[in-house]
Amino acid sequence: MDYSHNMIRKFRERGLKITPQRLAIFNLLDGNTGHPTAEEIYSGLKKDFPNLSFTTVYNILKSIKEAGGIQELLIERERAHYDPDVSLHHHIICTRCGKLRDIFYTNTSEMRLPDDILKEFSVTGHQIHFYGVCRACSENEEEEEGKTAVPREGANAN
Amino acid sequence: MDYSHNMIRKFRERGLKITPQRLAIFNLLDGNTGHPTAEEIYSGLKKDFPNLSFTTVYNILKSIKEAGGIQELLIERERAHYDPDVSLHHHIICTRCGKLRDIFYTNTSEMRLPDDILKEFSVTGHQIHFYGVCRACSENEEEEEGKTAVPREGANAN
DNA sequence: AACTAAATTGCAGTTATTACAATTAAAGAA
DNA sequence: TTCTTTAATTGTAATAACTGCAATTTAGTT
Repeated sequence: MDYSHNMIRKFRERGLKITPQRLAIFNLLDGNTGHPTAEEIYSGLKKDFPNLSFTTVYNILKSIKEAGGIQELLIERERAHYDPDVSLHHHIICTRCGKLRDIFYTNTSEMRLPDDILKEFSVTGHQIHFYGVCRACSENEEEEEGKTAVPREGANAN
Repeated sequence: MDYSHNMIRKFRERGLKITPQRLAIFNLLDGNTGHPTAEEIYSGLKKDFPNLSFTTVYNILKSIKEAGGIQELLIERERAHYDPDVSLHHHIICTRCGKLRDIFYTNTSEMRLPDDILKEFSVTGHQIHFYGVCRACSENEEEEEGKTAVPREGANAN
């Protein structure tokens, strides 16, 4: 609720109109810790907006991002994930199944960058991404290995 | 040179064959701090291998990655960049022009993750990406603004 | 030189995202 | 409330990075 009100205010400040589609996306994002993709947001609204266009979803996400209302997480090649929590935290993804979790990490040392970088860039943000394999996937893998013949050496993918 | 020899050894260990295309990619990557994309690697080899296929480039990059010879940098939506330096360092990218630089950052505190994460995931790696605007791009932008009429309020994109 | 598994090629397919022109609708003014 | 303006939404086509697969070639061994 707070999130939506905030976004409405921010959109108004920027001279952007409040449309039903925008409201619906604000509400969908409000408190959402599921790191939805554009596709998931599109599907989530499709019931209420049968004519909803993907272009609209992408446009709205772009506007929200520009207003500082979401982080676009570039953590896997295939697609972007969106996180309405723009406070300092990190993420971990399972490289097998794509499971994505927040990491609330307090011990953040100051991230003072080298002077030559600071001279060349004005820094606007950063992201810290961890990669790993989740419990479920590593257990599945063991099963698979148990069932199949001994794999050829050097033939293991990923 | 060292890099190529290392990769040859690693490929042999894994039972992978040493082909001219693979050698050429090893050599192209050796000491390369330009964070090339698959396309750039493809173009770089095209002269010497007129029949080179994109599939081959992707396949080889995948093998090198599995052998621990490159980092795949997922720092921008459009494409992956490849970095043969797999030692601990970070990256910064200009969100306007895509200029990509290494950050050799010593002050890395230990990155001790919360226990619930460690219980759920076996962590294999992490990446730290900074975003910003480079000098050249912010100077260009000033020029642009100077040339154009006063922008309508709230109408500024990006 | 012959053999065999693996690598490369060529090309078609997939999928996330973007571009653009036409239509619709929000929000301020009358 | 209606009118008007300007932005937002829609639909569809295009882009671009990457993947899948069958056919051909080749590295590395015998």
